[in-house]
Amino acid sequence: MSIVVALTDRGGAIATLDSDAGFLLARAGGRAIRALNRALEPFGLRSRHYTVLLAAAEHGGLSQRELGDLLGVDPSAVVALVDDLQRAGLVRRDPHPDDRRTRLVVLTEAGTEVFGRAAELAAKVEDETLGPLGPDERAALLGLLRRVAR
Amino acid sequence: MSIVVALTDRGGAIATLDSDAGFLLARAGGRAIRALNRALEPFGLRSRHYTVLLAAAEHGGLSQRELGDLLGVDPSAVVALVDDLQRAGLVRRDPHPDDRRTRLVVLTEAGTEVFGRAAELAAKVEDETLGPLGPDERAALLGLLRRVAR
DNA sequence: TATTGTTATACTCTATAACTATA
DNA sequence: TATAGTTATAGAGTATAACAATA
Repeated sequence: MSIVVALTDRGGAIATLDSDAGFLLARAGGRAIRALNRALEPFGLRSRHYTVLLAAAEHGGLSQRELGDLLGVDPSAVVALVDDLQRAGLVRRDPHPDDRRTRLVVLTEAGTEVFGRAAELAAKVEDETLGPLGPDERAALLGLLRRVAR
Repeated sequence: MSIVVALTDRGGAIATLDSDAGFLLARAGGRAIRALNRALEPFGLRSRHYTVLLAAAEHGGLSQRELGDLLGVDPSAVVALVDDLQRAGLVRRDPHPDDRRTRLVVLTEAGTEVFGRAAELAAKVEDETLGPLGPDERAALLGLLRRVAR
């Protein structure tokens, strides 16, 4: 007890890399993103394109504003990502029925097909990322991350 | 059961943002880094400088190569980070006793003092990042992250 | 020959401000 | 006035290659 008090009095000297949640989160996240980028290279896509496809597939048509909020990406970045995907023929920008300012990002048939194959690759990458963890531990990690990543 | 089979046959359509570990890790990590960057702004430091100070404080003198390996940062980036910290008077580059190629990064007295205060801020930021989690859950998350972030 | 540190460089990502067209 | 999308731009982060000094 007195040892701990002495250490904390020295001004946080018990801090270590291995107990720094922010560092561990950023490092693990970075590895996952890089691994997914490598896996998606044959498709000419990067992780962030994949998350756009994923969000659009999950919700079946989102405004760019909604995409940005959902993904935590700046609106100006959403424009660039959707530009890429549209140029590749994977999404369309459909007019919103009630608001002429907003454009709904919808998967094309080709986009749905590519997303399906990319999702399989992503599942493989995730399986490797979470390699050391058993099924229950993976579920526990996902549950905790969901509450932290809000 | 038949529903799940039909969905997986559609090519991974059950994938969702909320069950994508890589996405959640990257998003949570990004938030933690940004929050720490904001907190460190008064010191003229960024998260990555803080991790260098942390590693040096924890090990009491590391080569730049060791720092890069430990932090998952490219050697050329380590140079720039140590340059910044040295310019600010927070670290020294001491000669290695046995190898004239390597330079040991060591905290100065000012560096130790600043690191102590930065660590307190970092602890506050981490506390907010992990806000929704109880003590046991925080420990569980750290344990899981340690095994994934290797 | 291999390794440590360094420089230069390019590319990705993030963030901000300013603009347009609509609401 | 406020919002959705867009453009331009700057800064931070990441990655690669090439080099000097040393092992």
